[in-house]
Amino acid sequence: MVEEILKEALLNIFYKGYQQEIKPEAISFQQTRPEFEGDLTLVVFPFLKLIKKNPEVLAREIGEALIAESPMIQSYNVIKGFLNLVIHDDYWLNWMKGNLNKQVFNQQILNENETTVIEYSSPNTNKPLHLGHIRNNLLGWSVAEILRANGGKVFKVNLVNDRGIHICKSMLAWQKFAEGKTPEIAGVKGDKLVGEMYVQFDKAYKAEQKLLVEQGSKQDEAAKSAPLIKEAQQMLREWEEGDSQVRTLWEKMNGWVYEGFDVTYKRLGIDFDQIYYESQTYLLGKQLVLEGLEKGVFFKKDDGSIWCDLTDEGLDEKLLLRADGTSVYMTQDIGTAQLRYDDYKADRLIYVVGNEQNYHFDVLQKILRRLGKSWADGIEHLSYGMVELPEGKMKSREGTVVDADELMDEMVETARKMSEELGKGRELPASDANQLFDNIGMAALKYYMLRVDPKKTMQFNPTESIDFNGNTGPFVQYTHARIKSILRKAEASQLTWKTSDLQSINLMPKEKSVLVLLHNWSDVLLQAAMSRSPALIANYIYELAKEYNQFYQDNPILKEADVSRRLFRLQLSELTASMLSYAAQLLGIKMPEKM
RNA sequence: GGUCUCGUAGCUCAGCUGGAUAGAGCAGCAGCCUUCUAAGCUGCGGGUCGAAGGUUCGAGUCCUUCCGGGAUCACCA
Repeated sequence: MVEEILKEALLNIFYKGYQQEIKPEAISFQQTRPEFEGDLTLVVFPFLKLIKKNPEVLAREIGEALIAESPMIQSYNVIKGFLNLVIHDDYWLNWMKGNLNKQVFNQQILNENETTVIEYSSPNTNKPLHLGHIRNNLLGWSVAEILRANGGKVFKVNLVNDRGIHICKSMLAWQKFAEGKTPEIAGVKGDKLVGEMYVQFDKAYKAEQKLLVEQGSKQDEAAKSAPLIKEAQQMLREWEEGDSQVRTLWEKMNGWVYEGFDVTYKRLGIDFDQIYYESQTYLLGKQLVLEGLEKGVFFKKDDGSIWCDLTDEGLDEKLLLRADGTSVYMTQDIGTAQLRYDDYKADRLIYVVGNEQNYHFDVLQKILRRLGKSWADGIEHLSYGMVELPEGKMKSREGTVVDADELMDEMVETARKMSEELGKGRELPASDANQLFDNIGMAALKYYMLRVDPKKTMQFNPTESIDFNGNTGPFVQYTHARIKSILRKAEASQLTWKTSDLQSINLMPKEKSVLVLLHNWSDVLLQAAMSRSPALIANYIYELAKEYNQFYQDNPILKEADVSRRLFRLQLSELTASMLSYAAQLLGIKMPEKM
């Protein structure tokens, strides 16, 4: 990397020329702004405190010294306190030589021996996946891929919330209203059917409450005493006791849901190395809480409920076990964390969970520390922002929840329509065309969701937001397809460019900017891993595609008369295509050969 | 009320640990296909970076206060 080499040279210069020992991290380069000549810029202001000189004079001295010290510097210029360095073309060309014909551009820099477990998705079994889950799933999957590309072991896990009162509600409604309906009979996905049952329960429950209120009950009393909720609570108790009939129904309906989820996950292109179920972890959580109570880390209230007092850390008291001994969300999360650590002995446990749960994870980590779990320091909440619609948050009551399956269908359908309007894909056989439309629609969706900084709340407009032009997934795909088209033609006309025999040429501005971007990839990958941000990758591939398109626009490749320049341009094109393909794949986006 | 967050062009978003005159896309307008895929490229217009102070040679970026959104503080998950 240029920067490392130059840093080294600078440290030498400061030491020899000015008797100053500078810390390497004090030196930072930035890209030279396009209006000035140069590739990298060193800002000299920070050094003026140590070396009392006029900034321009110092900048010139450093520039001269760098030229003497490092052959890769071709020239320099100084504007105010900014030292702009022009890197020799040979440096970029040499870098290219070393990276030709690559399909993989990963690096093994970041914590090679570190094991990371990353949890994402975390669905409830009473509701189908929606837009919010899409962001979660894509983010988690992509961050895992990015971490893998930087080296280190990464395991993807899912935690299914498969127990609790909400599942009992769906079960009860199925018993009462479904008349034996199954996904096969109804012809719907299992998760959708169970979701419908949940809604039906809610309707019937509300009706009961209304009736009770009309008969003179107060609203809150009605909510507690309605027969349906009583039945659901009874069912939950039976579940906890292991009642075989309840368990059988529970297993059957959850099975339907999992089949449905699998379809959605597969379509989204995400996967897991392991799936945890809350029903398998909450007992361990309970046990840990009781151990904590014995150790005096927690305390018991008069009613028998167990709490953790976090007031001395600026937080509140947190309930860990109800008075009746049943567990809450926190209980099972303690168990899940322990189980996960035992399974993987991971250095880092990343939870991809919405920022509405910041408090929860803060508390979880503190509680685990109090339990003496040193690995709690490795817990990291990848807290992402909510997805909002133009009219605000999604609300199931108002029917504004955007269903994941439907959204994917719409995206692909839009891709088909757009392609047909543009007259694309006609020459393809129907099955290939369908695959292409699917590919494009999913790319549009994934890029749209991932290009935004994960931490930020993002807006999604179902009718207008998804575009196929400009800063979008299909734009990048299109760039790739165009390059591939050229390479096919080059191949057909017997041109060979897959050689490391690269002539020294003078780079033209657009050739150089594409090449420099390619060179900068490893920085981007590292940065994306450290900040857990696929958005950086998304922005990078867009930047690269745009830059390449500009180059492509007014520079002939196949028709370039100069043979060594033509060779270089073919190589540059090939490398760009490989890079786009590799980087996009970290976002779950596939690059088509044609479109 | 306590804690945490966010506020950049009409809209959606970039802006690496503070660096030069704050950038893209969409939308609008005007151009470019007898030449490698026009899902492309070029140009134009569009900003008090929520406001005011402060730190600094230098602030969209750091600190304080205020204004305006959001989240959270459940025997929900």
